[in-house]
Amino acid sequence: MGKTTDDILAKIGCKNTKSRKAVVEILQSAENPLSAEDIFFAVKKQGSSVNLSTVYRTLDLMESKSLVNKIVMGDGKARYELTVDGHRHHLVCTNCHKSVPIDFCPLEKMEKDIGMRNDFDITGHKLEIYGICPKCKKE
Amino acid sequence: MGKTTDDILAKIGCKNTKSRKAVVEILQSAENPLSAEDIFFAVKKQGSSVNLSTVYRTLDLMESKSLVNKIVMGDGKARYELTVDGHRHHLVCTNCHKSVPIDFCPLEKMEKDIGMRNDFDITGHKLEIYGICPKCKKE
DNA sequence: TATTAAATGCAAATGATTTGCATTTGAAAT
DNA sequence: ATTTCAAATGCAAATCATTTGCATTTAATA
Repeated sequence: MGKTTDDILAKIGCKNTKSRKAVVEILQSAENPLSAEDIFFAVKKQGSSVNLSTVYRTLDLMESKSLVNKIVMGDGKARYELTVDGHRHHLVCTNCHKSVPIDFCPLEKMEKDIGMRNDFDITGHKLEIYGICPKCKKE
Repeated sequence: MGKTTDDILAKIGCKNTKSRKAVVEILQSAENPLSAEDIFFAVKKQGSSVNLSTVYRTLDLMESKSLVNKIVMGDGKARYELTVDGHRHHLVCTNCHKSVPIDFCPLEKMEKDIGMRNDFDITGHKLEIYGICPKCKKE
């Protein structure tokens, strides 16, 4: 059984508002990381509405609590996804921008090692792999 | 013997201008990936000057020819470095923003595998590892 | 040296994200 | 249930990196 929207918001220690619920719901049903604007329109499509600023504020808050993962893409827009086990990586299609999650982290083992070798305290990493997805290959 | 500025520009197939030379020179002597603004000021410090737009145009051009590697960081500014062997990764200090290059690619072996498993044609990847550098640890 | 497409500088435009502030709202206390 | 008030929201304006249009300059070739 997955986490409910309320479970997720409860962790934040903040007001459980209509806007925030809407944002979380969209993120939960998303198959890909979404931009703030994606979320804004998805909420609208559901019949309700959130201000774009509120979407940003909610995402920032959630990121600061490690509830969402912010992915900064080359196109100048950030995408967000609910955090699963700390982090997750994606295979991103450079043609259609769809992305599929990779179910493991290729760095897990190396990270500690690389940190030690350079005397860094490692706090995290970002990884994205780019390519052409099956669908776009056909076209 | 390293490549000269002219060697690098020759590959582009474009005019060899004062501005472009200046940008390449700065990139060559840089120890870290630099932002467009960093480059702009570094050129100024040398006594010459380039317009910021020109810096961006030069970087875009070079990126399109795979002569520089554009790194999109979480702080909203892109950094650029001369390409070495296709790509290179960094350990980035989240406190002072200094970065040290990692002398190998942790993904080399896995990439092909991941691509096959997902039926993607892999074209590249971006990886950055974050942490606190030795110097900042002390403070 | 003359010619001309390519490159530059400048100022204005863009687009994602952030912010200030007046208003509204959720939740704790009554 | 009502009061209370910090927290959250909406809105419009501000920011900031990057891009673009256009008039002017320049490198490369004849």
